Amino acid sequence: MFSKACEYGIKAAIFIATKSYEDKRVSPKEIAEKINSPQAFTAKILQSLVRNDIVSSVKGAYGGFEIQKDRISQVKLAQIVKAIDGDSIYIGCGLGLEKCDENHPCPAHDKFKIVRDELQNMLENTTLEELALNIKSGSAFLKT
Amino acid sequence: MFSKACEYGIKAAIFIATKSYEDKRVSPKEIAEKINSPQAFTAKILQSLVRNDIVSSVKGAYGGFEIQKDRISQVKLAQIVKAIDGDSIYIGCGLGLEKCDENHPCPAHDKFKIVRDELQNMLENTTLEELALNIKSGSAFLKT
DNA sequence: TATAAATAGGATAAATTTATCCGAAATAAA
DNA sequence: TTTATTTCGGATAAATTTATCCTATTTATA
Repeated sequence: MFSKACEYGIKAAIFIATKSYEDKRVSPKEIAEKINSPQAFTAKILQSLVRNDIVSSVKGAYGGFEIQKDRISQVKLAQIVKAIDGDSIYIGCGLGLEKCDENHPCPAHDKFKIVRDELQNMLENTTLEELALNIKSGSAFLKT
Repeated sequence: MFSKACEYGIKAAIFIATKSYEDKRVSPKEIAEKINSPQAFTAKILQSLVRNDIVSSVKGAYGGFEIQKDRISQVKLAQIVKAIDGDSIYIGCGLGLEKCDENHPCPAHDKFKIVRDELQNMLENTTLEELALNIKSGSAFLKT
């Protein structure tokens, strides 16, 4: 459904959020360990989250990644997905037609539309806060 | 959402179905032209559709690909997707956890479940017949 | 039986995604 | 101001997906 990069990005953002509630910054090393991802690759993905203002970074000693506490509830899953994979997953055609809309639909357009709309709706209405709280409460996990 | 191979496979199956209604067999060349896909790659995908009993092939002169008319309404989109991409798209975890279920969920498990179930339901209840009829009636298209 | 027309399938190449490595730049603290 | 620590960013490698090429095999018809 999403690329590996996007999966890592979402999990990284969730982990950073949980730590930010405790006013702690985290390193790519710690993030990669906690979400079970390759460290250097994760660091690259973190950079695109920073460029897209989803997380913020502090360079130098005692630096690391963090999210302002009051922003955690504002960040939507859709923003993270869009920053890493783009929005073709819920905008583009399910059969890959370059142009696919009501006037020139692919044969499965209406069928896909229901699913895509459901996905888009979910991504736009799910906040980092909800997901991070699932981790903090111990009712969900970032790795197996 | 699906791989290129899967998109080509779905479109190829739909095109073969429309021709099979007219008792005509089609070649990879004609298929690739009509669905706007690379011919040799499409031929490979057709082979996996054949191996999975989704379409049938007749070798030699006057051969080609076809689907028995009475099977067109029996083939579900889910079968094609499973044959080419596997079923991880609606079975696997949205965040890539190896093990993700009610007892050990990822933080977005419930959110994803709704979308995945909707997708699975759509794929299992959409037949090749419906899709092919959209093409035959001229109300949908296989390329731009 | 010979021939032409098709699919089948292996080998390989190109493109994209995933992943690693290393040095530059920034920053807090001694 | 020096040092240790940390993110940033470019270069490169590995793996996977997408795509091409060529030959073998099959089969209907002349």
